[in-house]
Amino acid sequence: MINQANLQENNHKMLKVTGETRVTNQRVLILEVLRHGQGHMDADEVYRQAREKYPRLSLSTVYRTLRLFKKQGLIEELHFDEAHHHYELKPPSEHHHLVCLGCGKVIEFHSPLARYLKRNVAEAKDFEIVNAEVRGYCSNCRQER
Amino acid sequence: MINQANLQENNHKMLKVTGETRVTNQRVLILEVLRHGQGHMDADEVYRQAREKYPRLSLSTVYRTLRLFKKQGLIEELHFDEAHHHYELKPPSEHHHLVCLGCGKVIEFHSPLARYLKRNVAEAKDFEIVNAEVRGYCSNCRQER
DNA sequence: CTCAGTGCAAAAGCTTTGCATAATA
DNA sequence: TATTATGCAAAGCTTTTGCACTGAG
Repeated sequence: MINQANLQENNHKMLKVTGETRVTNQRVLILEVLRHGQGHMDADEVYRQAREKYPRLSLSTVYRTLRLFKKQGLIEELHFDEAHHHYELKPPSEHHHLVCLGCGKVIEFHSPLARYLKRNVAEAKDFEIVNAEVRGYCSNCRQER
Repeated sequence: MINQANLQENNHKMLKVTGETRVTNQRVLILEVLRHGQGHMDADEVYRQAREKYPRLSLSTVYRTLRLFKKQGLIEELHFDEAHHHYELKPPSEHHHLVCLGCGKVIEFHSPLARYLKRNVAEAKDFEIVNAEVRGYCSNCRQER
């Protein structure tokens, strides 16, 4: 049972928690747009959707807010085939592993790798990615060689 | 024993082979700059280096040539943290595997994944990546579930 | 000789910034 | 009330395009 007031309340909390910055209507709105979006929206898409609810919003505010959210770790800035940036709310966690072929050490890392592959690799487009294991040599093992 | 004439000759061949387009001094020069570069150069870097040898070169020609090379598969266009494109000569082959957890099918794919990870993942920066195995479900297996 | 390629300048994106005004804490 | 954030307009960058000229084939 999600209603508008709850959403606003939620967004307000997310913003409040994140830093010492102010919670403005614009920021709440932009966060809401990002939450409802299907991921990878560019600044202009956010702008246009947000303007439907608040036409006075300016594009500069969208850019400034996206930069802020990124700095706060609220969103990811992704770089695919296009020249301009795309943003989406960070997924709960997509993590993969680096496995050292020398000592077997496993390093967990977080990255929107699935999205990258689906965007950039034809063969991965119709593949439901679960996780990835990247193999190689850690710095220790490289030094010993 | 590499000399200038040989390089020019080589570049000429690479260009000649690639298509039905003309081999101009500018294209040979830009290819040479890309070959000598340390990878991931942006258009302006290519422009500045190429101008040292041929000051009349225009930036538009660089952009047009990079687009041509990309279309011909001679270079990769990469997208990292910056807003503008980067180009580099394609490596002989960096390939990885998609492994289906359902049927075990292995699909080889090519991607500058190592570079992507080194750029975007802190944990991978000091890791010498050999290959990656991406696991998930192929379209067949997804349909059967 | 022909037509693809080039240089130049102008335009077209996308993104950032300066400054006065508005709104949060 | 004291700043921070916003809106607007202008500027900044990177990239693309129109057009007349040049040069490869």
